[in-house]
Amino acid sequence: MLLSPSQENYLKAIYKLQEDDGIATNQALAAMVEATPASVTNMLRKLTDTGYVEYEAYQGATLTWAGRNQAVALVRKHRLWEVFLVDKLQYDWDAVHALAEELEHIGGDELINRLDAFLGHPGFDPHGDHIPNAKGVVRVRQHAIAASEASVGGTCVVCGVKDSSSLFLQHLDKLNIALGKAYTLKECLEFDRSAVWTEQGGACTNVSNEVAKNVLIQLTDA
Amino acid sequence: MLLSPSQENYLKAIYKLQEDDGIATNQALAAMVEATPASVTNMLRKLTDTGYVEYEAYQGATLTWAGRNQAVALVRKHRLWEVFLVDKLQYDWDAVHALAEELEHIGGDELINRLDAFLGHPGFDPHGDHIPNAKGVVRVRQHAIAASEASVGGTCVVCGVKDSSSLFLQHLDKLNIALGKAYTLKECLEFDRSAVWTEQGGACTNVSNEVAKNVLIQLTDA
DNA sequence: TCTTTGTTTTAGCTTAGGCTAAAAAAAATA
DNA sequence: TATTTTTTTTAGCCTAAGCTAAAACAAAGA
Repeated sequence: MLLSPSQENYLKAIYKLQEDDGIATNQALAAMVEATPASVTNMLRKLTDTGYVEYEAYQGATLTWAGRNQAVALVRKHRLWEVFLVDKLQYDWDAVHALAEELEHIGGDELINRLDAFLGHPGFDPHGDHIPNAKGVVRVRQHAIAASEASVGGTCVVCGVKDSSSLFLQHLDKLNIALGKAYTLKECLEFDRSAVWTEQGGACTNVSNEVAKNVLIQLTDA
Repeated sequence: MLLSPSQENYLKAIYKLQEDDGIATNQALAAMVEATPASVTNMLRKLTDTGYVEYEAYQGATLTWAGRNQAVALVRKHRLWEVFLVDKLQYDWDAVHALAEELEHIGGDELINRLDAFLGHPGFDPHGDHIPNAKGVVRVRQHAIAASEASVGGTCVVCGVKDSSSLFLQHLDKLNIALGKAYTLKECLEFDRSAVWTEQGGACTNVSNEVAKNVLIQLTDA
């Protein structure tokens, strides 16, 4: 059964919502695919008929096994194209999402597996997210916590972001925060819960709580 | 004005027909975009309204300057993606057309110019066709003739094909004919107008007239 | 439990891009 | 030139994917 780009976007959206919130409500789906709830109802019917979704009126949507596999394959394609755009075409990490969103609907397994090989079978995309493998196995991020959860005095390495919007990523660029960089959390200011991070080797940065909540780190305490 | 993939395909088709036959008839267009003549009439109206095509009932279609530029940009995108697929992802030259056909509708100038740079600004695609540059300048193949036009005794280098269908390209593979290879035309057999080519260094191949008509060569006579 | 509020579904409409069948125009042939 | 054939256009219909407005349902508060 062949899916249209639009249908693929719905499957991806259900997948993400199931992962994040446990449940994919009509409204949340509508927001994610940028359509009205009425259109979502419509599409969920079709995806149910084709066997990718299980759905009963008013109960939200769940992916079938076939649906999950499609969704994971799309996540894989999206992230591999992001790696291509950043590593090979030198795009900035905040500029690749929209293009990958288009590219992920092109071609089939053959293309993406060749791309994967060409890129050297990368494990992570430019935002630090795991790339599912060709068999559809998804590894989950381990030992990562939001920077806002870390305690003063700890040392850590930045390994991902929760928000990959262009706006947020550009903000991190301005703060000179990037994946792989190591920091020590010097102090936490009572007043606004912002924190002071120092980079190995010098520079201090003041990081708002809002930012810290969206930066994922791994603790490297000795 | 933003064009849909379908609209882009029409522009490309008109462009090719204008180049090859001088005129883009409704029927020829229908064959090329795989639609009915009625659908073509429909679409030509729209493209006329948006200013990419000039069209009067029963008179065939012509591209405006804006239309020509779009078409050339698409040819450029198509051919650059073909280079990517063959050079970087190791696809065979007979397997890239369909994928490039999808990829050419993705993104804008930024993406394609970065791809161009990444590939090292190639001048030709895997079938020997010139790649238009970023300014829309199209160079025309020079000094190339169909192999069927060459006279016995001449030496030449294969530099292109007229037919880039998978079927034909695979046939060339079987005959061990590839771009860049040098041959001497040993003899032409009266009976079926097939020719005997010898490769520099040895092997003889019998090439039918049908094949020779679709192989482009440059003479290298001393 | 009843009522209000918020969410989801239904009903009916729109647009893009196709299609077929019939009518009209152009081209070819007698 | 008259007739036949081919090509193009018109008219009317279809499907995918969206939309709005109203109705139905579910959840929350009184």
